[in-house]
Amino acid sequence: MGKNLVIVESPAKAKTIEKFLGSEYSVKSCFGHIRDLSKNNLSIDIDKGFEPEYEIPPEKRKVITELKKALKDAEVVWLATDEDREGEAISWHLVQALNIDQGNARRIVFHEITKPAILEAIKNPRQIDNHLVDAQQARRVLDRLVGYEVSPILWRKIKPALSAGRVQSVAVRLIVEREEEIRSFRAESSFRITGLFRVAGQKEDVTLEAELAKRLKTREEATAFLEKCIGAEFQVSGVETKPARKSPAPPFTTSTLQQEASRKLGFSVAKTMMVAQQLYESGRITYMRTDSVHLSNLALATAKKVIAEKYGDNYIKTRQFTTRSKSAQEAHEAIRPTYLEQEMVTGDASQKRLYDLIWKRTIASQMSEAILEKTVAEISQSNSPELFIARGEVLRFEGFLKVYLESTDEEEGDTGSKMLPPLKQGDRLMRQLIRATERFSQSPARYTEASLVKKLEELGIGRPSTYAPIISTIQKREYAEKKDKEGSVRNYTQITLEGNRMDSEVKQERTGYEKGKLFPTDIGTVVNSFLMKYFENIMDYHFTAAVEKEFDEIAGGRKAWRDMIRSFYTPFHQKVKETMSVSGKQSGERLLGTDPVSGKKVYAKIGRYGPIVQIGESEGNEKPRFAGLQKGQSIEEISLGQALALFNLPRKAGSYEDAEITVAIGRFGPYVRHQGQFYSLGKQDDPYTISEERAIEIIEQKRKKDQERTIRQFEGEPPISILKGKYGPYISSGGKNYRIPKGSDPEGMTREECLDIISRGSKRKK
DNA sequence: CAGTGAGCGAGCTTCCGCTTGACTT
Repeated sequence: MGKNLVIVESPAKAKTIEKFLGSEYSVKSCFGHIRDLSKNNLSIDIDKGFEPEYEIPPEKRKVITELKKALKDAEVVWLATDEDREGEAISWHLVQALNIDQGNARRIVFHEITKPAILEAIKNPRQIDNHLVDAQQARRVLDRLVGYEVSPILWRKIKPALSAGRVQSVAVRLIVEREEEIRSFRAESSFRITGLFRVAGQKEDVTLEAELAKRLKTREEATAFLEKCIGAEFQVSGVETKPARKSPAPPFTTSTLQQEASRKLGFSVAKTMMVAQQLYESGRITYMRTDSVHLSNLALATAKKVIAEKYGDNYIKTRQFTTRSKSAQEAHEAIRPTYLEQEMVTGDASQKRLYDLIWKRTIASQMSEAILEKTVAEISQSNSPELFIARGEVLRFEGFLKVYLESTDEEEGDTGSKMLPPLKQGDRLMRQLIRATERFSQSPARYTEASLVKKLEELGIGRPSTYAPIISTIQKREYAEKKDKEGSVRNYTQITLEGNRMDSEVKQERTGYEKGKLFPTDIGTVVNSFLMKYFENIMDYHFTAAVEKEFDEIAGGRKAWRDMIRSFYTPFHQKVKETMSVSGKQSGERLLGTDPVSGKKVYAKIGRYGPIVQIGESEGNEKPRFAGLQKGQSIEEISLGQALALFNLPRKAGSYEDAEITVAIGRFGPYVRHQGQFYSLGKQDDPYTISEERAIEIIEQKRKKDQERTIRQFEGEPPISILKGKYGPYISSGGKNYRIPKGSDPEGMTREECLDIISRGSKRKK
């Protein structure tokens, strides 16, 4: 056992570093934060200057015990947590929680996990930066105050178990406002004029495609223009050729990795992070939660060598990128392969694909620019001053494009690179075909998980370690949902001039189809407008950036953290109290119309368990009738007819084995009920129309499936069954499940043995 | 884990940022 104890945050890092340091050093990891405010209450003593009350959460007790044990043998403790605000605080908490003697503690930092970097760090120890720790405490306390004071207002005024926070509420706001933009968007159409020409004096099949520089507003204008083309002469009035360059994108950060994996591989941000974690733990990539585009000198040198060997010296261009984002803390390197020589890795398909993406992006970032030649030709015509433009692009040297090209969020346009035929000024052109095509302006696009992360990063909201959890939180709280949108068919006009004939036809195109986009839910919309009304400052897109500035001042020792929190908290808490008493219940209620049967009013609104429709008034003696909205329906869009249809359930679908079959929609979707048992409907089944035959089929299918997973069954009180589950056989009785101890044979177990396990199982729970 | 939804009142929910296993039915 060494005399030196080094503590880092990640166990994978600990393993690597241990190899670099001699036997005098033992390296342990603390697995991130080891203390925090208690989850169960505010844990901030406001009267004592916002004193935070920290505790060691139960899941961290084991880590603390381990570290204390390691501490006994150590003479010097090297606190090697990450070099950022959170890392500094972790070191401070370690000193506090482990009772480390300040005299024996040394704080060290390094940005790359290489032997020289670590030895250098050990040569330059420092003390814990208390100002930086204070900045972290301010961050922590602010987030707790906002989250734990605003959320309860939502429970009271909207629905229990909702949440609000500095980060998540702004993420929801982005989604809600984007939806509003889309709703108020009115597509405008214009006519795009394209022409196909033959170049005089060249072979028959040499043609030139060009587009009119200007779009024409109306059909009439377009027709008039085409008419003018009939007798017109066309010629090349100018040709300009310019060299152009394209540069590679910087290596990956967490956010850009999530975006590219989403666009190129179709991964959700959670999937990307899971696969990246696997690659990191097996030592194949560097740390995956980073905001830095920095590459180590070793990585730069290796990339150079790999590129020289694979593609040749003229493909090399070594670059060090600098981070543009102001909020970046740059405690780590960019995400890159640990060993750039390795072009491929073993593993499952996802690991291979993500690694491939990371390898290509990293290598491309160190390759030379692509050199292009762009040609623009102007075509004039005798009957109109409007110019046609033809664009061509030739790749002279592919450079980094040999390996990798970054994708964009925009839909594919029709501006692919193409070559122009040889042209010179004065060349005469024969008109083959001129076409006016009606085009529509595009509404803004809904966010994908990854494009929302991109937006949040631009606003400086959230951190690499929280992007994926934020996306999951807003969906778990049912503020937003990821879904596809069916497109619709739209008519457009196309007018074609060929020879002297002009034809107009109405064509159809699909539009508005979207896959895997984030849509706001009714609850998300209501919560957002409530928060916008009462807590505009927190909902401000610049709120985080503004408080970050103050945290920086605290970190720089120019401001006291308790003062900063006080000046935020005083008006904020006042607003909390005021909102609690002033604001009414928010249900997002919308009047849909009158029920023709009862003559009562029909509303859609948010109920205790989610969106509902209601017939009749809440006030008064008579109880209103309620029905929950179905998946895909919203308060905003549901019609009176759709709302009334929801009251047709539960309905009788027939009978089976002398018992009635009823159909209804529950919390988990549509179901058939028979003799007290529930059977879920399939995707293709409609609860409003399902036949008796189909309902019976569903019941029998479920019975058969249950039969198949049953290993043994014991009659008697209580009935017990041994079932096959995802994690092996288990015992089920009285609606509870119990594990079977290792070594028992589930086939040969007796009822008594099962009862024994059940009684022991329930004892353990107490 | 399944038919709720008013209102009463018990007790509960909730934040952001750092890190991975232990655990599951």
